[in-house]
Amino acid sequence: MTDGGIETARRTPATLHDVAREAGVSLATASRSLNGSTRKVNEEYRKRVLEAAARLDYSPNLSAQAVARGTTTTVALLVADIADPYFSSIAAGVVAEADHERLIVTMAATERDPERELELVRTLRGQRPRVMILAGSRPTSDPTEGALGEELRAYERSGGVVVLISRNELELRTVLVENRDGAEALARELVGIGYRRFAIITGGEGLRTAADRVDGFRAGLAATGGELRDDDILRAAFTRDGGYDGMRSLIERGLGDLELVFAANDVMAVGALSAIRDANLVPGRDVAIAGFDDIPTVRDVTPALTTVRVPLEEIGRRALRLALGDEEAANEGAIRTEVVLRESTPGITR
Amino acid sequence: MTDGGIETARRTPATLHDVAREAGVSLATASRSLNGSTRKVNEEYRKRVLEAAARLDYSPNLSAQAVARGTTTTVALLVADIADPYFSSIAAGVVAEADHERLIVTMAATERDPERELELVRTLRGQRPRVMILAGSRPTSDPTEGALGEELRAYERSGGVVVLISRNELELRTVLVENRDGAEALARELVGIGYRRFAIITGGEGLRTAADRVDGFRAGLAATGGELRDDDILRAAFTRDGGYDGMRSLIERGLGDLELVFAANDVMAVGALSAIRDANLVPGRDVAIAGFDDIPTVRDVTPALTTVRVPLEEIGRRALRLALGDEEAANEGAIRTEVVLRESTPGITR
DNA sequence: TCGGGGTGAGAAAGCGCTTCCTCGCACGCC
DNA sequence: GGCGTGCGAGGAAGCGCTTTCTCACCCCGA
Repeated sequence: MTDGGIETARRTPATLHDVAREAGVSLATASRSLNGSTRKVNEEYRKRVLEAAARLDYSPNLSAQAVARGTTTTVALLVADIADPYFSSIAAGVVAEADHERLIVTMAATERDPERELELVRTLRGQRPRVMILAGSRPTSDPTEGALGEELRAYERSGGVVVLISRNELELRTVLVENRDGAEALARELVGIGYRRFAIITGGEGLRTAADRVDGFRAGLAATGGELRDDDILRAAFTRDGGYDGMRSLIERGLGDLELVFAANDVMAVGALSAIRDANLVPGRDVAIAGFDDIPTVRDVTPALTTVRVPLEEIGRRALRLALGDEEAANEGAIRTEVVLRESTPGITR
Repeated sequence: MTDGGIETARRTPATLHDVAREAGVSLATASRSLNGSTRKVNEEYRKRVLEAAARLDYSPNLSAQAVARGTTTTVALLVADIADPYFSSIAAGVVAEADHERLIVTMAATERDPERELELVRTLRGQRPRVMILAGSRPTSDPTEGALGEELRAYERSGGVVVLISRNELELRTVLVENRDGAEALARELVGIGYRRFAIITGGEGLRTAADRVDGFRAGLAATGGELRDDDILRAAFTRDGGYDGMRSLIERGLGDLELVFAANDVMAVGALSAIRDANLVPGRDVAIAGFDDIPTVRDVTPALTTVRVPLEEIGRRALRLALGDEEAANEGAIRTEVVLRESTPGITR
């Protein structure tokens, strides 16, 4: 009745039941043949089942499996903005590793809104994902602070594992990135090639990643005699336009003897570059600029951008491995970063 | 026994059963209270259930719902490369619209490999997604051609809906993009501002999108007297490095009187720009360059890139709306594109 | 010859939900 | 006052799977 006899006309996908009937075996045997059960099943039967499955174009219903097994093969990924190269690179890493582990990844965007993030975590929990990865640091002054932590802990209590990327405000597994050290090294190198007067454009209030980078940069300057006045730290949106705006206000109030602007990430740096050009100044000559992340495009802008390389895909991969309990991943320490000097900071000979 | 009496110690998430018991109502009533059933339920009961759910931190098991309802709230998205801005922008659109419809999106990357794509479609089918969106055109000369079509049709027969983005080789719902017209318009404008001698760098053999753009561009030239020799159409990988390599071989064999290079997408164009610079030539002056897509970065490169804008996020959104049977989306016709002239094609006065 | 043990197929219970169906109840009409 | 009707709560079946548990069967040793 259900399958009207003619296969090609069936309206609903073949079930395991169909396969079992087609193969002339029991449901149990069919199930055991198609997944890697520990139980042995007669070779002859197994073959019959496999053939029947192929004939019926059977594809196991993952939801049903999840219900029966009490566990899924899903990993949930939460990022601030999918179109941002920083996040899309991380996502690519997560997806690659997930694929390797035959896991499925579901993705959502918080749009940098803590409330939204909390709500998404709630919804995503309904999927009972094995792993939940949260990328993108959030304001330390966060209205939902406690709630998110509570939610995540509840999720872990029920058997899930959460991994945070570069945000250690909660006591959870975390992929740490050498943001601070990278920025400090950058500052040292920049002073080393002659720069003295700096300004910083950074993201909104209290973003962990941004704050670490700024701290590191200051520390590097402090150690080497670079100069950074307090009012030379500008806050703007953590986006290309934020960088543009930040740089513009810097220009509008007069560059003075300012020599180099450090933007807390590359997309901002790229925006800043355009702001400089739009003011008919020459980036690298009139004012140098440096970023952070080494997203793919920065080697193609002019001048090519000095930055701190962070292996974004690697972060994504590491996050998943960490979640899956990979020993190595757990012991490798923070993700290493590396200063990359390019033409946007040609250096100053004094 | 299962819940040991103390809520905070429970190891497994609360079930609907727990909620019902806690609220002192039947399973059926609990279910009806928590989802938008058509049936009425006593206000007093509903309130009790909602409270119980909150108290137990209940979150419905989506897999179980899917099994019971026979339908999921999932949309599957297949792209070639997540880190590529073209795809990540489209993905962002899909995710935004999905979120709006309270759907969950799962994402996978084909890495431009038809075999992989086929396999992914097979796996993803197990999820019984409501919608499957495939982005990224594929070789027309494709070993798995028939198989993929077969698989997708089978999926549709079982109630799913698939939407292709800019690849009309299969008889399936498609988001069409004015690739051809856009490229033609671009060619006309470029001839209009004085260019005569052109070359094209395009993606690998038979990519639909690439082919359409090339065709359109040729048509535009043909109509206006622009000149394009057959051996001035170069094939390379559809990536930044492909663009770089393509441009380099163009340079190595001698630019001659070549005036403008059209790259079939922006990432290639950006690569080409760098190749030009690396050869100590000045893009825009020594040779002009134009791309296609208007990805975010191209306004920040120097010279800013002339391109054809295609609203990438809109494509993603449209794809999902189309899948969901949105009348409007179905009748709107191809996605409009728009020529954007920038400094990389300053024009030639003759 | 008979019993014990090992093997593996199949019946059936169960996973967390939805939804059909039954049935008690209150109400209104003649 | 009796009965039909509508309403809505709850029992129970069922979704597509997995995994116990039962049990038939075969081989072997005493």
